Amino acid sequence: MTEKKGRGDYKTRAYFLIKDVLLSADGAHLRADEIYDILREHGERVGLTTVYRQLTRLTEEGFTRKTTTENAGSCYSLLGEHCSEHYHLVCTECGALDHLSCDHVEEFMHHIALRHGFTVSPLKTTLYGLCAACTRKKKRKDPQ
Amino acid sequence: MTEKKGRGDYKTRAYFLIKDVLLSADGAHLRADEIYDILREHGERVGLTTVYRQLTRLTEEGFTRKTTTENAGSCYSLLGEHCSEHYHLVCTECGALDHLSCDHVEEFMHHIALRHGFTVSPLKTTLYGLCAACTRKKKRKDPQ
DNA sequence: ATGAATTTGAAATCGGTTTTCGTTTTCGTT
DNA sequence: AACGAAAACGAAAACCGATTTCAAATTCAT
Repeated sequence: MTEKKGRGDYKTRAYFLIKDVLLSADGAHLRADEIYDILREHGERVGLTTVYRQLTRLTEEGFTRKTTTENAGSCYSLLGEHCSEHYHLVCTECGALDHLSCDHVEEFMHHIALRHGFTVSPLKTTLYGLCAACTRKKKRKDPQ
Repeated sequence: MTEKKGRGDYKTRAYFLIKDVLLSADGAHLRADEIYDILREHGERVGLTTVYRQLTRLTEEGFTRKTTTENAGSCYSLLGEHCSEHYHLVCTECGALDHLSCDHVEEFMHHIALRHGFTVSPLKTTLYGLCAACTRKKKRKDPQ
């Protein structure tokens, strides 16, 4: 008598392929359709539906992190060793996603914990605003 | 010769109606369709399209704040006096919502702008984590 | 190798939001 | 008060990311 099989127990080809894409992405944030494109470029025929399903699974497993952007769709990124230490920056203009690892930021969050009693979770927090490029664009257009 | 009219300059009936709904909502977060429903219940026939347009306008004006949720759609809520200067803190444990008014905030944003090129918008950013009470609770349970 | 359970993927569908475009409203000017 | 240009309206269609459907293919314990 072996354990009963549950949903999400078959290690399928698509599962490994998508995991590999994320592993070789060097921590980058990828949308489902981007992963889909990368696979196609490599000659792998995996449906977009499957990419979505496997990403959901990988996120449930804690392997990836899902980040919801304002305009564009959701992004998925590898959940590495140090992910609990950095924040995500999302540009509300172009959807660009960046990491923010910075002692100064750490210090600020520490201050919030110490003086305001609130423990900010980098894993769940995304800072929204304008990326460097879009900030420049806006300044050129509207130089106060 | 008067000033040239721009887009968003006509004070329309819908504009005031939607503003009123938000003003009487006591700071609550409402989706566009919820506002649409409330208006209909009051016998006001305003199209959903218009609700979306006015909410966009009100957000641009800084009257409301748009919050993108993970599953459901976007929410809009009234923006108080000093909202452009402070962040919202939301406890992932108990859902408590708090304001973060702190001198360090400005310095923090300035640093990110200067050193990381990213212009953080407090209006669009919510910091997630544990509120003071829940932090205490957790520490009591799991004192490393 | 067999077969039951799971996964796949193309197409259909969904839900929130935006666009389109002819009509209506607003508001400065007569 | 009426005119007319500019802006807003709103119903329908389009859009777009994501999910559901379901028959066919794959996985994996036996």
